[in-house]
Amino acid sequence: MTSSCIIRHFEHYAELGPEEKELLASLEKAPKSFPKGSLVWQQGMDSDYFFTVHSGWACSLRNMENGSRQVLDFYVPGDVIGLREFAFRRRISNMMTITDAILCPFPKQHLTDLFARSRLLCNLFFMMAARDQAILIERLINLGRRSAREKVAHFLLEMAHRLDKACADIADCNHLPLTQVLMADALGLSTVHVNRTLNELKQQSLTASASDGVVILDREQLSKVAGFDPEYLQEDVESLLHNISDAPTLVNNSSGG
Amino acid sequence: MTSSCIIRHFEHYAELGPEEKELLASLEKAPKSFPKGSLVWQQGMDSDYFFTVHSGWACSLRNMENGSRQVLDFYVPGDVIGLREFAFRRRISNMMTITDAILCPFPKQHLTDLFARSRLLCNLFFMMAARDQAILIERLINLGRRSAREKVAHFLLEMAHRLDKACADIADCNHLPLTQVLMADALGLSTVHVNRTLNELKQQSLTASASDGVVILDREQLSKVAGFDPEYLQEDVESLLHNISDAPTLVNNSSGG
DNA sequence: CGATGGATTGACAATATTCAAAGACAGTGG
DNA sequence: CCACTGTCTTTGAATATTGTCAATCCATCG
Repeated sequence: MTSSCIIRHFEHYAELGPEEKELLASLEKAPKSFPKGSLVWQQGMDSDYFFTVHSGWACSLRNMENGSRQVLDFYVPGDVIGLREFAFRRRISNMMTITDAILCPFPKQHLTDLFARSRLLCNLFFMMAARDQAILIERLINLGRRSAREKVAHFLLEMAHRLDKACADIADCNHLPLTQVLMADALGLSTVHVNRTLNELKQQSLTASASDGVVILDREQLSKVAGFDPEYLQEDVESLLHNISDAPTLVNNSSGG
Repeated sequence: MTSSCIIRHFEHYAELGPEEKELLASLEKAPKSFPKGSLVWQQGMDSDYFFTVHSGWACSLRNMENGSRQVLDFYVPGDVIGLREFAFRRRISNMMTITDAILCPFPKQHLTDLFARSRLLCNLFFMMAARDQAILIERLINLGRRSAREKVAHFLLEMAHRLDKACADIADCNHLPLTQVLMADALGLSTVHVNRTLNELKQQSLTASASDGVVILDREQLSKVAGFDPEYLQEDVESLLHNISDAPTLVNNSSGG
């Protein structure tokens, strides 16, 4: 089918040598198709695969004993999902598609191998893990110290920015396929309150609703409402690459010198 | 002074070869002493160093425009702090000591070098980054979908468990040097409400207060209150090591085979 | 001893939740 | 083309939870 989506993703950050491409390609099994609402994995299962998101959206979530749930993060095309489970034998959260999606699995145990073979890829993976953390802490701030209005606004903007970077070419980045229920569970609010908050924003023409989700109309104004600063989404690939080429060469990989 | 605290930390996870010890030791500058309340680093500064916590507690936090703040995580002896900043040129949050503390700095740019030289250390660092994420998502769930009572209880238990693993030998792990203000800022609550919640717990003899913090009296009962499950704190080092020894040897590092 | 940082309290207000019911909309099958 | 179904959205009223303000208390420290 489509050629390796993992390669496409990493090329987004740095130029890859032929060996690196080969390495990445070898990790990737056939892309797998998941209809909307599929459980990609479930808490407690063996964490044996990572995935890249080729198309569609997914989210990780945790079901609580009392029936409520917390959505931890959403994933858009280009994202790598599951790195968080590297430290654990079993999955620590559920992963669900929220639109029809195509995901590209690759086995977790090969990551260790890859780390040894390509310094560049190793560093890029580490960078992605760090970025994931940055996103999580911003979500933490969102949950802890912002009003419902700010929460909704900030969240929408984050997702739009992530779309910008990942797939400005193939999608309308102001159009987010999110139900109010999902947003509520992500923001720690009730559905009813998300609805009311969203309606406020609509009345000010900052957002609108589409048949299958939310639409951002006015990013600038919305940024003011949210106090949004996209800095935490901008990785510093440049100095990473610089560090890599500075370090003594011990491994026989390419990636110029 | 003290011999390398980084080595001590990593030996907690796996047996290190002499080369790995050397590598780690070379990273570490002289341990540095910080009085209680020091700003170790500030948002926006160059993120050029990581630290291990040798003694004392620290926390990362973000100051909000409206004067409030969000504490992101606390760090206890043995923790590595700053991995999150790997992807970024500038620090994305503040780091502050909350007791007198000794931290061991090591330069960020050497991490890349280290990744190339020791497969074991590379994987362990990656594992720690994944664990950090696990802690963050648990804090997320805490903020999003638990009552004040559950928040406080869950948080106290997490910190106690982390102390258990890190320094059961040198400290009373039920004794946490946390003010109510800090807890409030970590849990997204007001100080007043933390106080009331804590008083409830005290009246049920689940916790008590000491001159310099909180004391956990009854972990079992508190776990019930919180719905606490420590699984997310247990890394699976064993299968990680297994994966490492399975992977083909390309790098000239030790760590048996 | 006064100064400081933290803990505690009460009264009141704001914010968000719950419950329950109805409306909108797309997809399905007759 | 229409009724039927399921999912998502919208609304109102009552309630619960948590926040704010302001004052007091308490211990520690120089």
